[in-house]
Amino acid sequence: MEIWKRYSEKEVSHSMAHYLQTVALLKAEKGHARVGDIAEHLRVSKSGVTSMLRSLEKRGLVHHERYGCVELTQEGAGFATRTESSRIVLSMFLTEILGIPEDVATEDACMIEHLVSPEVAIELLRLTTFMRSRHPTAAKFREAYRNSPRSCKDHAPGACDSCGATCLRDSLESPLGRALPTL
Amino acid sequence: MEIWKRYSEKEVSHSMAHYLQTVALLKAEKGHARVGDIAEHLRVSKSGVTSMLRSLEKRGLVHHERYGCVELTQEGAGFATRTESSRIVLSMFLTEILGIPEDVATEDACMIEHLVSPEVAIELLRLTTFMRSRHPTAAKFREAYRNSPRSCKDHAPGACDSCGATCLRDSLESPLGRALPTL
DNA sequence: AGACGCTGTTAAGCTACCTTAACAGTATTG
DNA sequence: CAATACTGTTAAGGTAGCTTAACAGCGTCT
Repeated sequence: MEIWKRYSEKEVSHSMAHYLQTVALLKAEKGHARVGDIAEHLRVSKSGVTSMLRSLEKRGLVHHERYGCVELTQEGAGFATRTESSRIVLSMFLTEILGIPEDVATEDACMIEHLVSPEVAIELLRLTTFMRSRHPTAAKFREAYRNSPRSCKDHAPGACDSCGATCLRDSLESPLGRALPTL
Repeated sequence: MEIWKRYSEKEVSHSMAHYLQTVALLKAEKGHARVGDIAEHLRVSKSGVTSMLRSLEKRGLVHHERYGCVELTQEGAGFATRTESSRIVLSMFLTEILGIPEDVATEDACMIEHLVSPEVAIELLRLTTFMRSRHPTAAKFREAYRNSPRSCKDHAPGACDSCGATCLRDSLESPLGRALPTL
């Protein structure tokens, strides 16, 4: 299967990930998760919740009996936890290491939390932890990195370690973009 | 609007991003992009291409006349370029900085390329470029980072700079997960 | 010109995820 | 032990993005 098509084959979709996290949250906060609470928390209709719960039940991620409370299965709880941890790690990395404004970081983390592999999240956590640490090398690096150039001054091909024939930064910035060289 | 719902409000969806990139690629490679070529490249049916082109046309991202070739509008080309640049940056970062295996990195980059904000991609590029550079501080950092601990030895709350009551790494690794403390 | 073969479009149908409107089940309260 | 109020489900409908099957347009070759 083409890689790009695996998107729709993900174990859980963006919506599902948020339903699972909501159930976990409500369970932790009020001891139980009910359809109405989920609907209110996610700002969707109760009928939407009912039908999503059917899907999640079919996938074995929750238990839900008509008019009853919703329970996460072990697998469902695992997804909820991993997704939430991913988001925390991503947020931390984006704000504290990359210096992205909090609102952008929060939104980006929310968009991709369910899509990054656990190994990526784990390594991101390791990098973040090390970079924030009191380790002297880390401190020096932070200082040097803070002062590293924010713009590519020399657009000559080969001038930049990371760019090929086209300056990546330019193509990321330009609102209308230019053709990229074939990679 | 709740943040999580912005997912479906994104300017371009995952599919759209790949259609746009495909058109750009074909145009660059063969001088023109036709329905059949797009279908073959993306491994979807031609009728699927036709209907997606209708959507893209409606959004002003391509021009397409019945039985004709497909052209990107300036805006469409911009999306194609930015998405592709994002993927390149993400791939580079994941493989070279985080040391993620190439297949995982490629897949992850493909999943999130259209979801990361330009500012995130730009900062990621800056970090990657600096970390790979010959700058002596960067070299020292790479060395120290390589040797930084891969596992959390001490799970006591507060023992880790990054974790709260629960070890993030553990919850990312555990196949079934545990409840996370409320954030 | 006309028949064949390729390319592209339409039609119908499927899944996912949402909506509103109407209905059913549960719980509270007089 | 009802009437009421709340909670939850079903039904029907919409968009996105795919599928297959049937059909239409184009181009080439004799």
